[in-house]
Amino acid sequence: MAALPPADQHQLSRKPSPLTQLARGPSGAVSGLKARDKALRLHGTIARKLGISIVSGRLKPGALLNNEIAASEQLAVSRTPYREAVRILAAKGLVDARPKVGTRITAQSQWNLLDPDVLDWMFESEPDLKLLTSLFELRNVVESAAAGMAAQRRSAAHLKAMRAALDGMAVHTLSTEAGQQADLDFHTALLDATNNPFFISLTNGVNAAIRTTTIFKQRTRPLRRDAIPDHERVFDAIAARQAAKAQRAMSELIELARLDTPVSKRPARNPAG
Amino acid sequence: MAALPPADQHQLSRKPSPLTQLARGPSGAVSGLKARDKALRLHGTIARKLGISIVSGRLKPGALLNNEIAASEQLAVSRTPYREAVRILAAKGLVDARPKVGTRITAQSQWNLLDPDVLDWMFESEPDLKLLTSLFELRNVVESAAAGMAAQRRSAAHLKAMRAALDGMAVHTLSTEAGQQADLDFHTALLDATNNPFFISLTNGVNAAIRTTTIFKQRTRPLRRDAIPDHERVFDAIAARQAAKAQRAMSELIELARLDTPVSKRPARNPAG
DNA sequence: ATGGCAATTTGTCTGAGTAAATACCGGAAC
DNA sequence: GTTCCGGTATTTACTCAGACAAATTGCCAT
Repeated sequence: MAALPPADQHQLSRKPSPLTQLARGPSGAVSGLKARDKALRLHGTIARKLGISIVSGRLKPGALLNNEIAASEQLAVSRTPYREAVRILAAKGLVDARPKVGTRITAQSQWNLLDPDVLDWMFESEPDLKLLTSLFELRNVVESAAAGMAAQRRSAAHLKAMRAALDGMAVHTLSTEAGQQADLDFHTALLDATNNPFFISLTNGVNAAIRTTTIFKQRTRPLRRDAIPDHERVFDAIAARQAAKAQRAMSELIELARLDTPVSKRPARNPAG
Repeated sequence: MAALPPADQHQLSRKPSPLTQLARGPSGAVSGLKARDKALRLHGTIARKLGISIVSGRLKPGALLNNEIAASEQLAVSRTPYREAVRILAAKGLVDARPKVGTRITAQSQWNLLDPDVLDWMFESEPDLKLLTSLFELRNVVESAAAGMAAQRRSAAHLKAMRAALDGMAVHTLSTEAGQQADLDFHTALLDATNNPFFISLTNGVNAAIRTTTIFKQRTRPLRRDAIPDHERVFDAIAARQAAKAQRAMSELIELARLDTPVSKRPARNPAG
């Protein structure tokens, strides 16, 4: 009777051991690119697991999680790490825990969608096209403006860092990890030049998230287009302190990046049949 | 000896009681506007306390917190809520906890500056002018773009909601709580019209934070300028589906709001004389 | 240099007890 | 009879306490 929690069937086995095995993600092989790789503990693992269930829609807003005792023993962990996981989710606005009522999944409008972890979780389960489009839309607005600001405020040091990053991209190409890092360095240096910590904070998370999809992109098919010239145009405008031109160039760069991003294979979540 | 943590001298008294008294913020009188008023527990109280210390600069990036046992008994609480507080801070990127090394305050570039709680904490301790300017800069970029998008995508329902909010502003004026709420409703409806969840998530938090400073503004001096006409201009442009005009109008609105925002009393250190 | 060992710190477990918030129920007032 | 009020019961998250495990650093001996 009663609340009928969404009840992740999961639960693994009951034995006192199995928790560790699901723990540290794709440990052995694949990963190694994500800077966010710091060997999650139990609480982090659980938060991630629940977080993905929530942002992917498997657990719906308004629904109640099982109570602490039930939920934690379903996951075969003690209450301590489970509670800490809930704290993490609550800190990101995904759930709301209160005595007597339980832990409820909040409305999407409450979520901190720009939190790096939340973004990461969204892209974990093949985000639909609509969401990706929305994210690129934001990125276009913010980072174009950032380019304009950078053109006005950049120092010689900023310029030098961007030049170095561009050279790195040229040398390694975007299909290598080093090349991707150089690309990220370029954007970081640009953001740095805006001298606005909010822009930096915002774009950091967004770019990291998009980068993970870029990895998929590189795996599935080669880049249709060489990104270097677009970056060079942005650089030139910033070097020349031409704000409007820098803004336009960045906008084009991002639009092209969006077009090169693969459409999600699974737009929604239900059809499957 | 050894690491010499920054060691909040604080500690309150040692007795087993004092924790509750510092708990629920300015409970009695002043507050009552903030929707985020849900009676913090111990972990939330501690997270807030530490969070403010961090974002205000009293605890500096790179510094180590005391270890769990010492820190928790300094605060006169058990390890459980202290650990949960650290989890909250870690979820927002403010600290990084790892075995054997301790809990370290991360570099500012790692912080989720746009997290509503973090913003709230920043404005708790008289943010300096530079920060406020940066935040308005971001808001201008984002919300102007949002206005442009809204002009293209708004439905009749969106328009109706915005109209109602504007009427509410006119009736109650911005010096009342109802008027402030109507103002917020206007922006919320506009954001809703963009149909972009990221814009909504981002601006929600930012506006809420700025609103708290607006309260101060209203207390210290009357509005220098009537905000209604500015809002009307935005509304008209959106109603007419004129994106560029809506964007410009919103940009002006925000710029004027910025000018009406009081300069922090304590920008850095200098006297008022 | 390299390997293992020890120390420190966070992480996890257990079980008990507290506090908050809802739902329920009985009684009083209308 | 109905409605409203206040207390009580129950459910749930929250806090406490203390022990043990795991991880990582740095030292030390080889």
